[in-house]
Amino acid sequence: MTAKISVNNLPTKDRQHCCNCNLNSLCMAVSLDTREMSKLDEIIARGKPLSKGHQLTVQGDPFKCVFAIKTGSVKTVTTSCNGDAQITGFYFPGDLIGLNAIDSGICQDTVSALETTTVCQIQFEQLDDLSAQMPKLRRQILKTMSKDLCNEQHMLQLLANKNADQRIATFLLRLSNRFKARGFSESRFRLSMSRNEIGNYLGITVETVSRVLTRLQKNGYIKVENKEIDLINFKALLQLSQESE
Amino acid sequence: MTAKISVNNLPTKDRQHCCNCNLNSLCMAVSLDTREMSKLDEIIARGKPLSKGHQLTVQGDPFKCVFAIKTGSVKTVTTSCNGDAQITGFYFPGDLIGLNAIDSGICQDTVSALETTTVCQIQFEQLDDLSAQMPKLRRQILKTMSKDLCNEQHMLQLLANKNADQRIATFLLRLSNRFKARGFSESRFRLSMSRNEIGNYLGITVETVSRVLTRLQKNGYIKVENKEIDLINFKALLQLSQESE
DNA sequence: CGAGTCCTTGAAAGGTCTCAAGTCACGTGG
DNA sequence: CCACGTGACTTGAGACCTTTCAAGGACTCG
Repeated sequence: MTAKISVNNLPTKDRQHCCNCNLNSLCMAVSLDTREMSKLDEIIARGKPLSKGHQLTVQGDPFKCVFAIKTGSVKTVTTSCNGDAQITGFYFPGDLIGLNAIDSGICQDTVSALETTTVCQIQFEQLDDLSAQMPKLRRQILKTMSKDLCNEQHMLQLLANKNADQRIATFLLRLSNRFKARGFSESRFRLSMSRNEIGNYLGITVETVSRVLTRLQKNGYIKVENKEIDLINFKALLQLSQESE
Repeated sequence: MTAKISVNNLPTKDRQHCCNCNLNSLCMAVSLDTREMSKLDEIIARGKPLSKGHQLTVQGDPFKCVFAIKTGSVKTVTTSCNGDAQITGFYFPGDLIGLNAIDSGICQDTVSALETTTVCQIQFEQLDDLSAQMPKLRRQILKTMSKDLCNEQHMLQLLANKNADQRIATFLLRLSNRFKARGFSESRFRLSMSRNEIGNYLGITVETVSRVLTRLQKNGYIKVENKEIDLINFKALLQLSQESE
């Protein structure tokens, strides 16, 4: 996990505030002015780093907080009554999670760290109160949820229509875009999730994930080295991901 | 399309207001007091009925309004750049649609009436302004979006894990629950969507939809008569829908 | 009442899954 | 620092489910 985020070079104390966080353009703080940002800052708690495999929330817990990922990555897992566990998302720095619990008041998924991860924690009630006074913050929360809805609709489209190759190509390109937006390399990155987790997320088996990665590598579209992925032929990947059935 | 909604018996004028609408317990107005409801009422426009096949919004249009379904039903269709059309949802009286456009400011899907449909139309900007003054309304909007997120996560689970029989069983039970919540029969209802639309929504082909319906009927779980569906053995359907792979 | 669409049913093809075995990477403890 | 063990990953072969292609029949709407 290459830590290119420049804020990591700041003294510890300064790092702890939104106004110094270089994720504030991705995060909820986007579009807030300095004073607003510091008001938001007051209701944010920063915890100790979460190590790999540890859980931020457990499905069924009462809903109190939303979380913004600062460094690292997490997965959200929903377990249905029959015991099937489904990964519903992977989240990276700047992403906000927990908003799907507002309706029921109960955490809808178990959030686990895929690697060492730090988060900002925000009491939802306080955030909601603050949003009454700050239209831009209110709008930002709505935008976040709206974007989440769109992302899930893209996943529906993927799961309903695409074959295994297209799913993997789409998955890799989407990761690439998200890393790019965070200032990381768009062509070379490390998968913090296992093949099993990728397969679960994409609705295919581990074996199929492995076979497809091998196939894409043989085609010269990508280079795979364990968890390290190089995207070599973006155009081909894009074409593959968009192909009609 | 049995119109059992008692409000239809009221004089036309009275029907046009949230306070008289018997959907207000399902819709955004839930939890608002009389004065709040009338303020909400002021920013709502009611249009002429939309006949089958006609479109409420077109994907790509600028986002201005959200809509609450009053009577009838609609589908939301997202067309990807390669031309594949994916149905992302079916909506019934009391449902609110359009919130997924907040982030981009562009309508994310084409909304088409599955039958004659009436809607309430709300300018989003006005709704947002009103929500600043009315915490309960603000919370209700968030709840709606949160519930939408959860619904889509259930769909992800369905598409990633379930076979055709389980998908259809789950689909029918979910419809049943939604009709029940609206005061309609939970065991007998009319599908306003075609087999093709069901298949598209569930990620299977028309032929498979048809075969599964026939199979469920042969098992005595349901009775199919064209668009009319009777759920006969709820227990078996529930068990089927929850089976692990 | 006729045209067109929707729905159903059958048979063959194809893609993914399952099961199985072997390889590889990584963390632990000696 | 190396050996070892465990879990993750890869690869193969056969089975199974859904799709595809095709055709007939039913329903709907002008």
